[in-house]
Amino acid sequence: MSAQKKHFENHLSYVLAAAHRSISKSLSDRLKKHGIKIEAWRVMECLDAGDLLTMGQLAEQALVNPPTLSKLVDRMVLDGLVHRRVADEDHRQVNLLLTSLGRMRMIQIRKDVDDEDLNLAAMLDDTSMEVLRQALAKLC
Amino acid sequence: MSAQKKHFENHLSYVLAAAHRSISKSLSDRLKKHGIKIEAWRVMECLDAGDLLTMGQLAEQALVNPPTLSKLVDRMVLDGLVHRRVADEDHRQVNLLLTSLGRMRMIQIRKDVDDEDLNLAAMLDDTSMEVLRQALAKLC
DNA sequence: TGAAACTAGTTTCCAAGTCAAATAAATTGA
DNA sequence: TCAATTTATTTGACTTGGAAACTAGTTTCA
Repeated sequence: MSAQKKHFENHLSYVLAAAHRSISKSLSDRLKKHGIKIEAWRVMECLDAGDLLTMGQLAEQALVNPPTLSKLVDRMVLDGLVHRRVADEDHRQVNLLLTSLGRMRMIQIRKDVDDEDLNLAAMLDDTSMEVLRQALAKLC
Repeated sequence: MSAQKKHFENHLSYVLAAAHRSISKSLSDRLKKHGIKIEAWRVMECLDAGDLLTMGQLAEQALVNPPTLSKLVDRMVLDGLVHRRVADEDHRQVNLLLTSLGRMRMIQIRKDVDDEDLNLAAMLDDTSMEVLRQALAKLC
């Protein structure tokens, strides 16, 4: 028998990539009916959280690189979900704002994301879920 | 104070995406000096594990979509790391094989990946690491 | 002051990824 | 037996994402 154990299966980076792939596939499938990407939803949630955010802060929180965010925001502006405003204090900065349409859409989408998350939670017991959350947070 | 808690920070999909982003960034930075991507390394490890694999099996194990794998393999063939062979039993299938250059390069790269993984492991205690691994595996 | 250095955001350009269709081999069953 | 169907992989058109260059506004400090 020639098969040896795959070396990489022990690596955290591998199991993490596998879980991320599987989970973000099922989530993005679910968001397809809203015609939106996970990243766009995260942008909207960030904006809704209350603070006035610059593109840079938003890129960091929504987990996208600045050029990608710029292009994503172009599309979102076109769709009427958000709008740009040059910041008062520093005119290099741009603040992004959620439109009321954007807020409405976000709330609808949120239902599906919450639901998807419940499915995931059901796959684990509460304590491993908590350990998982904490461990992932530490790794960032 | 206008700031409310960001809604998505509680979502598993978010913490998972954040951890994945951070970890795969540091790993791919480290692999830059080898001029290789994480996926290509995973392909080589799969091949080295011993079984004769088809493109389909490989795509699944290395966590890439079939068309992406096809193109990645084109480049790897060009670089002399692997070669294709039509499968004996079923001529639709293609078996991918590691060249000796590929095997050599893989072993060098593996050192860096192992090292990176040790860094990660150092951020967590052994039990949370084990819970993390098991939980991630369950989620796939 | 004001030139040099720095920073935020966008744009450009190219490599890489995706979806759907094409190709080619195997299997089914009338 | 061989046409129809199914399966494995690749291809091609199109889209996306990232590095580096660019633009414009701010800060520094001589």
